[in-house]
Amino acid sequence: MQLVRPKIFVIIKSTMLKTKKELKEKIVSKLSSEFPLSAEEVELTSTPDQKFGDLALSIAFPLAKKLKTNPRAIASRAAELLSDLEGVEKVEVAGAGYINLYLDRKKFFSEKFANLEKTGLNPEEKKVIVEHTNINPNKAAHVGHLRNACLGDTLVRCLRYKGEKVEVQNYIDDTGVQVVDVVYGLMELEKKSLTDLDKIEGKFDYYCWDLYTRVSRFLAENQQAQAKRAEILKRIEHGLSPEADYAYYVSRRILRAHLATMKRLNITYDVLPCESSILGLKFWEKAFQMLRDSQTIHFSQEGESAGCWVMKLEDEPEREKIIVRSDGTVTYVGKDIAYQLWKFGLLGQDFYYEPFVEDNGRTIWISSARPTPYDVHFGAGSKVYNVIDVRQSYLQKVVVQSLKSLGYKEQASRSIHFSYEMVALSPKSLSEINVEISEEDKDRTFLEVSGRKGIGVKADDLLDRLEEKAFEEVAKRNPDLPLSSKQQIARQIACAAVRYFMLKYARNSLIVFDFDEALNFEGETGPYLQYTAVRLRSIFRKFQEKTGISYQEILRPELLKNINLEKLSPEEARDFWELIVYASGLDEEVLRSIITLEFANLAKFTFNLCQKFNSYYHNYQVLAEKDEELRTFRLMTIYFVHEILCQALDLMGIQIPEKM
RNA sequence: GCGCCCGUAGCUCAGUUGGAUAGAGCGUCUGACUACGAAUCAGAAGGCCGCAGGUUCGAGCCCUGCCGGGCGCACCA
Repeated sequence: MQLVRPKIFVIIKSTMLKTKKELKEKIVSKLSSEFPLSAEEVELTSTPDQKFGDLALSIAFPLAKKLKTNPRAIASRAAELLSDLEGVEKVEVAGAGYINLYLDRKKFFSEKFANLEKTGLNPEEKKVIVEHTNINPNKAAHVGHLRNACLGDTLVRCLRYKGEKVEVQNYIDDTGVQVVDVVYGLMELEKKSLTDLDKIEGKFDYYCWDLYTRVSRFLAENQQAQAKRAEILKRIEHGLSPEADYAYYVSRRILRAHLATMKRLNITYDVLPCESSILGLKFWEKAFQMLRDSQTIHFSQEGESAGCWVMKLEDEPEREKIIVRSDGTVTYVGKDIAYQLWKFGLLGQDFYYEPFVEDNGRTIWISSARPTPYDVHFGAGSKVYNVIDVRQSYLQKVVVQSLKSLGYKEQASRSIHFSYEMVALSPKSLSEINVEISEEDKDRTFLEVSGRKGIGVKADDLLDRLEEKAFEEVAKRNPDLPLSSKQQIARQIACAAVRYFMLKYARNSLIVFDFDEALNFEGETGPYLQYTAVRLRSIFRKFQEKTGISYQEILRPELLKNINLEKLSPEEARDFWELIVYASGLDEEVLRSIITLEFANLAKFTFNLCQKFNSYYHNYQVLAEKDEELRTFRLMTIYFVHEILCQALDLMGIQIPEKM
């Protein structure tokens, strides 16, 4: 049975944010006559415990400092003034001077249920661009890339939830040195023709993973080979055959593999801008003129950088960043500046585009340097997020500074480097993937992922292992399910496990990857969240099976007018209320996650919600409840949680299996 | 050398602009399934929040110094 959501509930959003906003306005108007305070100073926080009420006001402390009296006295007077706040049942002074508010529960709950208005979140931008994934198309994706893509995709989902128009870009460096190395390997080491490449069966990204490490080692050991490699690079950059054809073949075939890997995680893109297009359409030449004319960069006459075009750095006046080399070629940062200008629509030109893959009726477009018949346009965002790991902070700073220096102050401030720490590997996980550790690395507690050295857990390998394990667990519990269902569920579980794992750590926290932790399905994991939702849903399924009544009929908003909270035992009233108040915090949590770019907040919120629900689930029977009024009330309570949980999981790209 | 980041329970990590009793998960130990699904729940043990000063009504959080670890600072990307 498919769980169909009644229409009226689809638009429910948790609106604690809205409640707080409204309360805050009233509080300011009631207090400002007697106390010197501004709206910014008034903040409603949650209390450490339900027994202290629902919301706390700590304005007495700053006021006491300002007025040189004691906070408790101020709090008492303020509480008097607030005694008749609408929607608030009780106001109390506690501790050293906290003002605690107790919400009118019935009003709050019925409002949240019946409120058809929009969420407290509103879009602020014309168009937001999020760039993430950006894997060099010369080898398979690994766990480090997964962190990037999971963070980026969650940001995208949260921004869209907020109402923003979002464009997802995945930049493809199809002419860079990494692709060159693989081309070098295919042409020089393996002497393969272009038609030979088609004969390479199986996972081409895995094939190139091994080849890339072989080439890297070969080039390190054979310095004389560098000249040939440099020549290949130049020919690829200028689009000359046959090298450019090899690069095209390799990058496109591996790109398709990457997209397939990301699809396993419900991650997709709108457009794939390629470096080859940036070169072909001479974006850099345009950017160069702008940088030169605005004197953002200048030609260096002396010193180590003589003959180069360099940029002065704001906070390090003694150091200069080279943008154009003395041989006239542009550095990586230079191309990145051009790309960033295009993202903001400041370059005055666009790429051409053509469809690359069709995915469920959605097209992923790829850039082209040559005219195409398609009238589509990308870029020109008002805000840009670049999801790139923390090691590139310095370069991202250079990019932002160049915008500033060009006079685009507004864009510079809306150019956000979404940085996060890298994923490293524990010695234990290294031995699991059969990587031998060099002598110098022996004593380290973790090892950085390195495509060049071939040190890394491949994304597809991890997903395969997760699916395998999930399949076993599903088969154990649901032996009668058809094979295809079991496989489908296993895929959903594997995806949830990876996505939650990548989200649960703060972005500043280095993840030392460990298979045991990543493969865990219990405790604070994605599958735990799914399991909670599955249990929740099965109550509704069973309800319909048992009674023959659609639960939509039971969950009519009108009923809320007549609910009688007095009927609940003190324990149940407490547990019910805790669940509702907590669930109502989703909007606020999403907003906070977007502002701080800390999606571990959202992950933790969802996990805590599940814990609270599971505890409730354990304590209160729904279907077996004889009292019909009480049963309906509990159904409404868990339905509310269900809605919030579905939204939260969707924001993290986690699907809910029918069974698991 | 300069810059950025991190030291919180045995392990992995949370800790809202400084605020009420420092919290989770894993692991360990003890309980709970003839079931609204035990991938769960309830409980126990486990902390000079790296060290030393300072700021104040109040510091895991802010400032200074020190110790220990990581990452940047390319005419690589």
